[in-house]
Amino acid sequence: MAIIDEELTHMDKNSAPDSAPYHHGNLRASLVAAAIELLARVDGGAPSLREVARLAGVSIAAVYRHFPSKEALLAEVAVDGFARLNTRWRENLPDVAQAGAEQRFQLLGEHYVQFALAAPAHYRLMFEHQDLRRFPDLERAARDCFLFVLDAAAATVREAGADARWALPAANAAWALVHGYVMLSLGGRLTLSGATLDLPATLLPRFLRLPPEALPGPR
Amino acid sequence: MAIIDEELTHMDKNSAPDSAPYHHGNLRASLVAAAIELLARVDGGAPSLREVARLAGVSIAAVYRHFPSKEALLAEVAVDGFARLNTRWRENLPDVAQAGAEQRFQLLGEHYVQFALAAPAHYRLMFEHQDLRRFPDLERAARDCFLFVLDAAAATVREAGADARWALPAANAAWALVHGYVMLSLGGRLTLSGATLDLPATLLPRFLRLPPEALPGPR
DNA sequence: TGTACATCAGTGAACGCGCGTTCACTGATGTAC
DNA sequence: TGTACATCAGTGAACGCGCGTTCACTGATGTAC
Repeated sequence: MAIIDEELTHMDKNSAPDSAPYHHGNLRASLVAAAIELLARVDGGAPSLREVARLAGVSIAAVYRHFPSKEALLAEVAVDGFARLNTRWRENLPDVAQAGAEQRFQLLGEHYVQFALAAPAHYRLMFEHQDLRRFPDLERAARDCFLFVLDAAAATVREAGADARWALPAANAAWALVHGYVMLSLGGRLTLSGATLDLPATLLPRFLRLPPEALPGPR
Repeated sequence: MAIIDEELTHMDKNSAPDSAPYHHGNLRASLVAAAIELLARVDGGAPSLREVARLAGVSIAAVYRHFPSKEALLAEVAVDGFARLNTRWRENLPDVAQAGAEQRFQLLGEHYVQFALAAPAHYRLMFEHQDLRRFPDLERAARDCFLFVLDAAAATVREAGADARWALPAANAAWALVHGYVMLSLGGRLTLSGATLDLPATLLPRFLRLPPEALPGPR
């Protein structure tokens, strides 16, 4: 979010006096913004470097002043996605004191699903890099989001009076549930029975047992 | 499963008398088998037609005698994946009478996860076709698997004495949970907290609330 | 204040590559008579 | 039983394409003196 807002501001600022200066000013952010814009257009897949450069109004080679490779550009785009998700949560979720931990956890899941369904290709890209270790920024952004989920899960587990060690597996299970729901939904796999079905927004509390009361503790 | 077994048998039969006859005999199945073999080799992504033809020992153009396009070949490969999963379930799951519906449902989930983790690229491919309507065989194979899950979910819901209308959303939630778990796991996203974690094999009953007892019926 | 110059951010053209697909063809097969 | 011929399943070469990346370059910027 931050990157794009900044960039749009910059673009406004620059486009007024002279439309196409030789030095762009903030091409790095513009390239990321262009890639996100292309991801938002139908058809899915990651855009080519050439398309990104074209939309940013710049030669292809200029990209290499700011990113060592296409992969690195796309990693930055993924980072931006996780940052937006994180911001969305921080700006919209109520305090535990206000809403209670369980309801807050549910709302977190709802925002997650809405975020993903609103930008399918961008969301997919966020999970496409196979080796996170090669992109520390991406790993950090993804971990920050996961830690946010973990916090919320821990509060819910605490609220329910269960063993705190449940928090980690519960957070993973919750993430798996919403991620799986999103991926199946985007792939058109949730109508296979013939019935139209959109799982209720209350996906998490209805179907996720948190914590599993019947068991003494995590194995 | 069926396709490949047949094919291997055929290959044995043929390789004995003359090693490379002009007419292959069952090239269609061999191409599918070759694609699956390539998917099993590291590195992920869908193989190129050229690689598939090379491994099958045939010219590239020969592929077009059996499939109208690369996409159609890969759709057949996906069909084969669903067929194998279905077979695996039918051959390994106990009766409801023996194991009880809930435990059977759990075992179904375990087999699903093991299937996916044993053949990651093949599994991914099974979910990659965006428009199932263009590949009726694929849609049918996927639906058959889903209906198998739905059956098992329905039995579990029945066993618990809950409203039968819970079966469909419960089946979808269960599928979302295991699919999400598999996809995150394959993408290396389940160790983001720093802790190594493999969700227990008892993923479904521990975390999936089936049916959600607190609620009167599906919304 | 003006100028020389190092540094930075762009350009335009070209590179080699592997891809899916198509073409005109040839060799093998099986069937009618 | 032998032969003509339609049909089918392969081959080998070529097509055009878009791709990521690299090259030698030029224009703009800012700083030391």
